[in-house]
Amino acid sequence: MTDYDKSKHIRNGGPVTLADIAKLAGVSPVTVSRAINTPALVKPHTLEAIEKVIARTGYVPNLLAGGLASRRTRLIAAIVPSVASTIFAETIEGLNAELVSAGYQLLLGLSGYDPGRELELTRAILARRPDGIILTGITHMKETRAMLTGASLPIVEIWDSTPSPLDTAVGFSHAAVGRLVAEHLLIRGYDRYAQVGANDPRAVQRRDGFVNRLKGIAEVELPELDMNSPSTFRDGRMAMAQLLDRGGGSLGVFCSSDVVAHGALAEAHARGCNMPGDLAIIGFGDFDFAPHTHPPLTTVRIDRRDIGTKAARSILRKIAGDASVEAMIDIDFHIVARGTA
Amino acid sequence: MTDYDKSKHIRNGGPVTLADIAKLAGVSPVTVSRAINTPALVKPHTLEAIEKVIARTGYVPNLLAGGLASRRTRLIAAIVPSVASTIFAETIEGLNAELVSAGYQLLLGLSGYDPGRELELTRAILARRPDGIILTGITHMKETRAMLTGASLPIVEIWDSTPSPLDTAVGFSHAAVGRLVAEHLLIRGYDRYAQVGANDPRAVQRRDGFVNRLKGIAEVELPELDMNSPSTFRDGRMAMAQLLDRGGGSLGVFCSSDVVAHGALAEAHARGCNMPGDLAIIGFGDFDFAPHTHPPLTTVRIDRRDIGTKAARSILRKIAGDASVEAMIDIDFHIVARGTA
DNA sequence: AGTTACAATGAAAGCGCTTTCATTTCTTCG
DNA sequence: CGAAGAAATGAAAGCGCTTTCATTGTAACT
Repeated sequence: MTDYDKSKHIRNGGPVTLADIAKLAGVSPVTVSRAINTPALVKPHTLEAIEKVIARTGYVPNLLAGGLASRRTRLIAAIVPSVASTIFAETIEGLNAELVSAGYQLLLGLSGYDPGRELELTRAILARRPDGIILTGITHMKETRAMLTGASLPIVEIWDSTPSPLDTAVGFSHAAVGRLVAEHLLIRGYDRYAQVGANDPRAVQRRDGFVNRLKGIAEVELPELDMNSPSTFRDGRMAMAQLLDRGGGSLGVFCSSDVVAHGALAEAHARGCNMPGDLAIIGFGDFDFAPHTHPPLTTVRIDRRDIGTKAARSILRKIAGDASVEAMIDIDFHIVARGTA
Repeated sequence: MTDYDKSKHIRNGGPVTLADIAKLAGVSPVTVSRAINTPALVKPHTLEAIEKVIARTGYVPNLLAGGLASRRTRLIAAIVPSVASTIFAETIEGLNAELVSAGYQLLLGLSGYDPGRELELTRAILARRPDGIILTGITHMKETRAMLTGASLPIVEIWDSTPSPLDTAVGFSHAAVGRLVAEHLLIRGYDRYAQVGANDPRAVQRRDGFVNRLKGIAEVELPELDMNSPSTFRDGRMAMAQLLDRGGGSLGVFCSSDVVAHGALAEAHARGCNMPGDLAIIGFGDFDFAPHTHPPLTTVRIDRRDIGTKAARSILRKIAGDASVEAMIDIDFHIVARGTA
């Protein structure tokens, strides 16, 4: 029978405790603690002896105990909607890389675009006493906000822009993205305009920015899609079919992501549309395949990894007590004009 | 100045401790503990009073303290190579969903396909005393294995198959995948065969299975790609260009992932290749775009999410003390024949 | 040699919970 | 109505560390 005995002598991380190491090395526990955390404070000779014992016994410190005593867990939590949609994956990678190199660990929560789940996650996460927390977006339930501010830890909100973040925000204005795309399409001028994509808060903001910029100039068509965020290749393809079936004049389409745009592109390509003359498609995200589609996809480029990196740096600075971290850290975006618009 | 005071009265999760709740509710700390963890053991009247105080104070239990005392952290760690390559993202989502619904939390580590990093991560993770750990793949440094077995906790290795897992494995044989693909291509029969893709351990196994099955029948061409795992759309496109430039007869290509295959497909399509007559492409993963490419991509389907779900279930059973968990849990795969092979 | 300063170590308390084990309070039934 | 058993609660110890604060050892200077 498999044995995961948690009793006196066989425990997680080995049976060894800091006290054991101390005894074996002939020093007091404090000295071992110092040897591990602030080796500069212990005499080289003693240090060496302790390290030898640690290596020999395979001792792995218990960070639960350490965190409890020191009130520092070296844990940073991040809540993102999903990890399966490429959009956040790179942010997480950036975040993680930066945190790991600073000796922190990432505790990931997946909210599935659900504010209720975000609240539950926040509670569960706070119970682990992270040194900081990163949230996606700026809209949270009031209970979440209350819990967060009550916890008085560094908070970074990512992937959106706001004049009044909970603490600090790293992101950009999605409405501005929508406006920019509208203007890009307006330069050439199309008979019809459409937007297709997800209905998460940020995609909606991009859509609204797009629609508003076009207000008084053109009605924006919004094909019905029975879907939740994030949208897929398939959604894009279906939506484009719908739009093209309606017929009538040249068409400029803004897709909520490159994946959706790619699907739209596939449909357009299959029908032999003339791009970008009669049909323009603009995506969002500049995914790795964007330059290689046929024709290459015009899209909005935003450095997703950089969001993670900057968020990590901000939170680390806050933890270090640096009060000079800006409330809003802006991330650049711009249109990469390729073959589809 | 922002104030993340960790002093006596303003701490993470609020200043409140279990002892405070006890005092306010007029009971002893144990009773509060029971009210939270085993409410059935406390009288409804008392329970209600305690819950009221908890709600009023916004008390968030300290799981560090709880974990230290109970030796159960309700934390499951998972180490995956990356989260940016779609391949593992869905496994993580499956894992997470299952764990969350059982009251556990996922601690994610990203190894970047680097065994050394995996070792470091393992150490860091074990220091948090998770109740179980999930690793990607079956090849680990011997130090990692030693540390893991020494920690005596449930272990699940995912995404590969082996007769001798560290504890339990959930996955499939990549060599078998390679063989299956070879056989699929052999039925139609091509003049040339090639494999293009990543060089991570599992992609290599798939390649080897493919090559071995073709041994004595055909030499398998392996275009040079200056890249690391995971490969991209771009890699696929370049590799296909290389292969096509060499000219000479019909060609059957096995790509290490659908993303690579998609790139290869784009190049083939651009050149107006006749598929699957003169050119066959088989991907791996059955990503969401696969049915929608042009022509639709033939690929190997494997339920990535299911790997996560099954891994979670296995580890939860192990934690619950169930010794009957199989050592090897096989995951199905099969070829989805669409338009490219 | 005698102070002073600093470097190196240690003793004790405590972080916020859970775990026994003991005690009290309630039921139930002869 | 009182004994016996069950239900509800509590007291005390301890999980494995870090944090003061105190002590000792070692240089450095006059």
